[in-house]
Amino acid sequence: MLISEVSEKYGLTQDTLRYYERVGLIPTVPRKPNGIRDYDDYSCGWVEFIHCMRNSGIPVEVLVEYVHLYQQGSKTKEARIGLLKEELKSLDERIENLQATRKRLAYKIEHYNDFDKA
Amino acid sequence: MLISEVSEKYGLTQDTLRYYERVGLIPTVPRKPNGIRDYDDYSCGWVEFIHCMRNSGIPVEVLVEYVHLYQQGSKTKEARIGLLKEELKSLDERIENLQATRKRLAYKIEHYNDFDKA
DNA sequence: ACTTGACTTGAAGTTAAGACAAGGTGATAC
DNA sequence: GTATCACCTTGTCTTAACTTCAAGTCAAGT
Repeated sequence: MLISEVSEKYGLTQDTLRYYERVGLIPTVPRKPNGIRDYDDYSCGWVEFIHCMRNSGIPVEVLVEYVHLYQQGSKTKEARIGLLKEELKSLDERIENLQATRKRLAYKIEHYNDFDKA
Repeated sequence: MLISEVSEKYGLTQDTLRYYERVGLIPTVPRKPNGIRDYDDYSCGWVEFIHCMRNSGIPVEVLVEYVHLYQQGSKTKEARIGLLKEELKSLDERIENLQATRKRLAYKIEHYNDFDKA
């Protein structure tokens, strides 16, 4: 699969895909003899996963670390799970935070005439 | 109230408070005769509100616009409500997105042994 | 009088996460 | 056989949202 197709498929620009690979967010993508990227299912799986995680705001740095651990093999499994659990926790916090703000905002809209103030 | 106290109270650095005022995220804070900021309840209210909104990721630019409208007086009320509704909507979207990712992440952790793949 | 510490302003620096540009290669289209 | 693509790499630029810096003022303590 060409980079243009992967770009299309996941809604990431080609630049972003190359960037992800460069910084180690995605394991090296296989090349054709002439050096052109040829994404296989494995690479696409990574793209899809990373895309999702990035979308939810997990920092590049953290994901780079995850990929790095992954590449060390099965001995890092616990570390990887630990990392994911951390992120899950911080995701939960963010969700709660957003929900609180959401509530406040909805209330403010609802009662906008009552105050003239923040 | 001094900037140091406001900083303490809301957990924003003094620099951030000055920055917020400079870019118009908060209406101008009153000064003592010697030029030192003297936050009153009105200013504090804004700080608190803006802090909360920023925390939830609403862009500075949008909030600046809101404050700007606010300062035009009551004729902009509808516009302000509209703006808030927009943000509420985008907040909802983000929350849903995060919840989906949260679910995926939780599942991945739960079944980590089943895959060796993303 | 002098240092200390909190404050002021305006400008320049930082960081994360890409976006963009320049220059180059190789396969296909005419 | 040359023009045009789609791709490559390397390196610089951009944007948001602060943060830090430089240079100075002012009030209080010793």
